[in-house]
Amino acid sequence: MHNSQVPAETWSIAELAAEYDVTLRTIRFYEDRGLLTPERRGTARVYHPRDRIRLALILRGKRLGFSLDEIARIVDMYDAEPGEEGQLVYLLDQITHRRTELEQRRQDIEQTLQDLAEVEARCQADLTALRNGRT
Amino acid sequence: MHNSQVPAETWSIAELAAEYDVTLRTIRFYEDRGLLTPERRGTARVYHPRDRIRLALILRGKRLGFSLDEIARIVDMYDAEPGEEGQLVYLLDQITHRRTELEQRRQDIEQTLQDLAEVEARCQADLTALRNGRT
DNA sequence: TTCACGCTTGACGCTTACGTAAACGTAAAG
DNA sequence: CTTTACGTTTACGTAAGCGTCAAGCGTGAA
Repeated sequence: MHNSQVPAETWSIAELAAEYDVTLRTIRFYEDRGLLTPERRGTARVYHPRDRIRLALILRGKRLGFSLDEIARIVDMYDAEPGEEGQLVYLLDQITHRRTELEQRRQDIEQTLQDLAEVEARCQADLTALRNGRT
Repeated sequence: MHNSQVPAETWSIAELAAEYDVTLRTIRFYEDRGLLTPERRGTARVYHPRDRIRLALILRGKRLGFSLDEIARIVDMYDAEPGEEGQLVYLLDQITHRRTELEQRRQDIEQTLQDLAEVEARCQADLTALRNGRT
């Protein structure tokens, strides 16, 4: 009775797959690459909130064009234990590195958006010209 | 003598490769996929400003995580001929689509940057605590 | 002419990120 | 007990994006 306070908080592989619109194969593959480590109940996988969050982070990393290896390194930073000084310094270093990459990507995006705006303007102009020209 | 006015404006494959830090193989591969169409002088490839620009766009697309197929469609929009109405409408449609994707990516980047800032703050705090704690 | 240099075309190999069966387990429902 | 639903592992297949030879051509300098 006392666990009625904690509603589920675990998911099956199919539930997670449906929620994030990926295949079971994909989720198992991520586990294979060490990105997810679900609990086992018997042989079946049971996913906890931590796994769910990590999956969301993985998919975000993919949208950003990172490889799974890079994503692994990034995601692992999120729930790194405090650790010793060297480890912390390393982490801060990694963060700086990733930030630089992301800002480069943001630059790319903004440039591309501008370019697209120009192309769009040209198209609109051509279209208007075309429609006026044909009476 | 009269072409001394127009400084080169063409590049060899090696020059282009050096400039953008890619291999010859990569450039030829892009040609194979229809992304580049250099002139031929004998058997050798000669690249014009147009090719150079397209290569830059391709690499930017790659940094943004688009596949070469998608990049082909995007880059081709840039130097599309005016064309007929249907074509123009299609192009405008594509632009809207790509813009949506890019704005999603930008969202992802900003969220990730925020997340990294949090992780960084935690690290800094841990580090400070560690250094104060050890006398 | 010979040599080196830069370029060329295959063609096979490799990694990433899954897709796609095949064959089997398990637990509830009919 | 059989079906149905959901899960499992094993393993081969594949598309993308190149790396990496191998072998040959063209051209300018020695």
